[in-house]
Amino acid sequence: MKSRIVPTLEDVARKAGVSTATVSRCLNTPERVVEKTRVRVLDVVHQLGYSPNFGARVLAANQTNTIGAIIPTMENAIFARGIQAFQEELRTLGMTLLIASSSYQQEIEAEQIRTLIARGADGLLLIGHHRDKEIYHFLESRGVPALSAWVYDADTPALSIGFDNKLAMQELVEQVIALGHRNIGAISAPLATNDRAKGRVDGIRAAMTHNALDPDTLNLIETQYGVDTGAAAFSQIMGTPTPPSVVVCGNDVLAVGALRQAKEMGLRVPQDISITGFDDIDLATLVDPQLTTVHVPHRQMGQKAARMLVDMVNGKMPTESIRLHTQLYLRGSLARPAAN
Amino acid sequence: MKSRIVPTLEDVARKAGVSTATVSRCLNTPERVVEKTRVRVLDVVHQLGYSPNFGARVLAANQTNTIGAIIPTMENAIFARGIQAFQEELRTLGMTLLIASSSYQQEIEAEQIRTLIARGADGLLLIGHHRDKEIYHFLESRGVPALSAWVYDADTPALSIGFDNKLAMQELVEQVIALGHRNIGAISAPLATNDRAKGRVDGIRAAMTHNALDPDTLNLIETQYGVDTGAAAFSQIMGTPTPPSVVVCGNDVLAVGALRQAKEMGLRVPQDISITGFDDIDLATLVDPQLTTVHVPHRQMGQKAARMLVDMVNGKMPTESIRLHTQLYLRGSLARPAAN
DNA sequence: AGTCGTTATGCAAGCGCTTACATACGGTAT
DNA sequence: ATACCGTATGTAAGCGCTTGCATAACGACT
Repeated sequence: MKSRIVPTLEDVARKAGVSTATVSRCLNTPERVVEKTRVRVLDVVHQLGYSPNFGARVLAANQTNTIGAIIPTMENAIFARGIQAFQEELRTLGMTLLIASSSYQQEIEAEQIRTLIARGADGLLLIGHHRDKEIYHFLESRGVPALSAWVYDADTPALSIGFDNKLAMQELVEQVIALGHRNIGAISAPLATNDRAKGRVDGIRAAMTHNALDPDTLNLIETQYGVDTGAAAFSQIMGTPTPPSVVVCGNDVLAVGALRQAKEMGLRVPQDISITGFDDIDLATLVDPQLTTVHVPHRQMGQKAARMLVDMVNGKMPTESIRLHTQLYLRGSLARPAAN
Repeated sequence: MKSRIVPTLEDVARKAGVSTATVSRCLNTPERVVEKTRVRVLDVVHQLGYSPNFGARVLAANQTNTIGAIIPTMENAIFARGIQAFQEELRTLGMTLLIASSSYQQEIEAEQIRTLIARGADGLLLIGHHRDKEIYHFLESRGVPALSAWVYDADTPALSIGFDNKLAMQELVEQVIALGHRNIGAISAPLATNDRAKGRVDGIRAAMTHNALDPDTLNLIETQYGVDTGAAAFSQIMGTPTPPSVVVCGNDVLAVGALRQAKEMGLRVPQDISITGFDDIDLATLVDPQLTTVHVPHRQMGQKAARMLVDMVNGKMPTESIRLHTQLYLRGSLARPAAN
């Protein structure tokens, strides 16, 4: 069966009795073709079920209308939501999104970046700032603009859209300390390769310092993203000689794990132990007690990122990074520490 | 600044003192090039930071090593998890995944399918069976194999990997009825375009019929996917003259919404009202009481789908669909109805 | 030493599209 | 009528890569 005769531009041209150039124009710059011809051509396009060969188009025009995004994982509601918004907005802008995930591994990310570029991505959305200098050189040499999302750091020159992880967390912890907590525990994603996580932990320490607490006393555990890992970390923290009165978690998922574990250990939240999260995903209000957390405007971030990146692709380089604002949501999981 | 001099095959060839054909072979069929040459060429490839132009490659070789997947939304933990596994497996098989989402809309799905095909996807992963015949014709005419996931339906000829939504739900409801429930309410995603949702509701009715209950008495509400919509649907159901003793939900997210609403209305779960879910996402065990639900092996499904689809792309057409097994997880949200 | 068979490499023809440039075609203004 | 101009369409040269076929290089065998 050699039914695989995919129609080409030329087939359309022949059948419509015009040149391939005209067909191409009908598709790409219809206003440059007189109506009568255009209608006839588009009609044939339909009849034949023609759709242009992307590779050929890229090769000839050197432009793909494609944006690539590389996210650490899809199994994280936070990225999922932001990326969904990103994709919806891109769609309205006539661009297609290619997604790859790096499983939180730098080498894989680097490889995915190369892959997406090879595929002709016009622009790239990356998460966070932390990556090899070499990669940025590569991007530059290819002339592909990249935008970092989920972060805002005034000190980093690379363009980004996001929020200041450190300040946001600091704001939360200021509140925690104001309530009377002195012995603070924390659960974070691994810091080495994750500038968002690092920013948040820095925020905790900054708040401590600012309130005359020794930041070195922070009881910090690093662990992978996940409910179960959060639970395990929580029980580890509570097993130390002087367990904290509050456990500040790097994100809601870890916090929910901590919460579950607390219940399992017979601890009442927030009477015996306070727990806080970060991100304000749906889950934060579905658990009992609800999580005190930092609300992040994910959808807004995705949407704005799309517009910004498309501008960049079109040569309208924004002059500066966009800072979005987070908001502290105080809910049931945080209270004053029990009187000693 | 014309720093955008992207090296081409020819540049590499010239610098290495070989022909472009040899360079190409070094990259694609290294065993056909003698070691000495190969080393020299690959060295130059590195020096120049060469990476092949995807478009050109597609055009010439007519093969992309790319699989496309179109999912209804990324904001759904279920798809996210399965797709993450799908992508990880594809990666080990040397394929790249392109993801698009359809926002649960058929027309968008059709458009995305065309886009992915135009981009040269070698194969496609789709969710569910329900779509226009025309689309299948199109796929066939292009010779692009497609695999439907998240469903298994012996009666549909199209290849699929998944589970029998109807049977899985029926099994759950048999249990519900066995506990003594007679008046059943249900919350489902819109049925018209979602064969998985439809299968599940059919399962409810089948269990009713099987137990001599009139399936027409099922108190069913269709609503979009979401916690809030689930909550709203729940309160609507409970507002009817003879509210049910159990609300069977089409998925865990709807169930969690129902659960939240029940609490809000001062109903105790499961004493006053039982609630069940479907999918067994993390969330199911994080709420209180935990959800009775149907466990679906999402990661396994994603992984197997990847292998199956790659086989299909390589011409090794599997002869039949793969059926995965679900499992009933009985948890706190389901109990006997209150004695009347 | 000559012949033949292998294997490594080069040559060059496309793949399907876009687009600069050339040309044809009408319509105005003179 | 003639000259001129603007617009619609055609011509054809690539874009960077793969691959069938031709050729060269090299051993092994007689």
